[in-house]
Amino acid sequence: MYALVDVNNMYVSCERAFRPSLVGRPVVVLSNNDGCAIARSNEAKDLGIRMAQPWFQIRHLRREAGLIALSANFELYGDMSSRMMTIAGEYAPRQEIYSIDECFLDFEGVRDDLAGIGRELRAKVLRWTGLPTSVGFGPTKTLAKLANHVAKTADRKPGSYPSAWAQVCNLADLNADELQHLMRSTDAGDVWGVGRKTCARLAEQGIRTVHDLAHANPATLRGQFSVVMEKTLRELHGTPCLDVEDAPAANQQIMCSRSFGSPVTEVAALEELVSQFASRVAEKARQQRSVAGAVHVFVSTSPFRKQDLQHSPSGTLPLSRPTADTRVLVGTAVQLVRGMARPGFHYVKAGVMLVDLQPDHQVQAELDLFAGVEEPVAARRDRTQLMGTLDAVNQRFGKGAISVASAARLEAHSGSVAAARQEWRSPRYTTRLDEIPNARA
DNA sequence: TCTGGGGTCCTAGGACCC
DNA sequence: TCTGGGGTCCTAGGACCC
Repeated sequence: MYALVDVNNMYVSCERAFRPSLVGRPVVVLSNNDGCAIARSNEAKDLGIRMAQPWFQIRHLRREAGLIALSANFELYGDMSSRMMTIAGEYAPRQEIYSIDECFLDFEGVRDDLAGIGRELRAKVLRWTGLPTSVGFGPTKTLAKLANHVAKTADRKPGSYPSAWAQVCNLADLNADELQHLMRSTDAGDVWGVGRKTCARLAEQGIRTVHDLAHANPATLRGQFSVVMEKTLRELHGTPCLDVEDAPAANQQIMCSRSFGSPVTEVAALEELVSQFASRVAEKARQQRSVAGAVHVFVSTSPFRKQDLQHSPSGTLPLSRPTADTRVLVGTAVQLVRGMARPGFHYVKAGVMLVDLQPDHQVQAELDLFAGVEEPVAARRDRTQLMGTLDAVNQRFGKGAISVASAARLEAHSGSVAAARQEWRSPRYTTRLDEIPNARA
C-alpha cells in the first residue's frame, strides 16, 4: 500500500503558521512580480479565484471580500517543506518527495491499521509545524492520489463525500458499494495524469467519471493517447505500474527564468539579466554535482500585448567541454543573447537552461578536436576550488555576495530596470536570524 | 498598467546508417 | 511497369505535473 501525504494549500498554510490572523480569511500567495495567484486558501477558492489567475483580475476582491495577497516567500516554504517531509518520512520504510508539498510513502508489508497511522502522522505534522495535511492510501500511487483527493475534498466541501473519508482516506477500508460510489462521483479529470486536454477528449467519448475511465478499453485509449494513459488505467485497477522513487535522479535540465518587473529594450540590460540567470543555474548544477554539455537561452516579448511587435528568439550552444563553471556558462549565455536580442522590442521575460547534463565525475573524454587536449589536472583543480569558494562565500554571506561582473552590474542600478515587484512578502521566519518572529511584541 | 517558474515523459518525423 | 528494409538517434512539440 502507498500513501500520499499532501499539505493543504501549502503556501497559504506556511503563512498562516506564523500569522494565525490569516486563518479563516481569503488569502492568496502571488507569483514572482506579484503577477498571478499560485496558492489559494479555501476561502479564496470559494470566491472563484482560479489557479494562476492574474492579480489585476482579482485585486478588486481586496475591498469587496477582504482578500489578502502575499508575495511568494519561497525560502520560508522550502524550509517548512523539509520539516514536514522529515516528520512524514519517519512513518514508512520508503519515502518519495514528489514536490514541495507532497510525498509518497511506501507501506509495503505493513499490516497495521494504516488509517490510524495516517491520522497520527497528520496530527504530528500539524502539531510540530502548524501545517494541515491530507493523507490518502491506495494499492497504487494513482489510487493513493485519488484517495488523497477524496480526503481533501470531503474535508473542504461537506456533502461531497462521507465525512468519515475526510483528512485521511484509505481505499482498502471501503466496501464495494462505497468504492463504486466514490468512482462514480469523482470526475475523470481528478485522476493523476488526466489533464485538461485529455479530459475534454475523454468527455467526447462519454468518459466523464473515474468509473467510466476505469471501465474503458485500455488498448483503445492507449492508441488514442499514449502508454501513459494505459498505465493510469492499470493503476486505477490496482496494478502498480509506478514505483516509489526514494533516490531521486539528478535533474536532466536546470532552468532559471523570470518575467521582468518592467519591459526591457536594451540588449545590454538583457545581457546582465541573462548573466544572473546563468550564474544561478551554474550554482544549481554544482549542487547536484552535474556539468552541462550545452546552454540554451531564450528571451521573449509579451504575448498579452497585442499592440507590440512580437519577438521570441531562442538558441542553444554546445560547450566544447562540459562544465559547471559560472564564468564559462555566463560567457556562453551572454554570447547567445547578444546574437538574438534586437533593440527596440519590449522584452518581458528571459531564461537560461542547462541541458545535456552529466555527472561531474564522469565527464567524457575530449570531444572537440579544436579545443586542444583534455584540461590539465591542475587547471581543473583550480577551477573546482574557485567555484567551491564562490559557493561557500555566497552560502555564508548571502546570495550575490560574489558574482561575475556582468551579473553584478545590474545590482548597482537595480530598481531602475526589471526589478521584481514583491510588495507583500512575509519575513523569512525560519531561515534568517534577523527575521525570526517575536513571541512578544 | 497588470498575466509564474520550474520540471518530466512521450510521440512523430526526419536524418542518417548499412 | 517496377525503385528495399531495418535500424538508431535527434529534435520539436505537446501533454502532463506541482
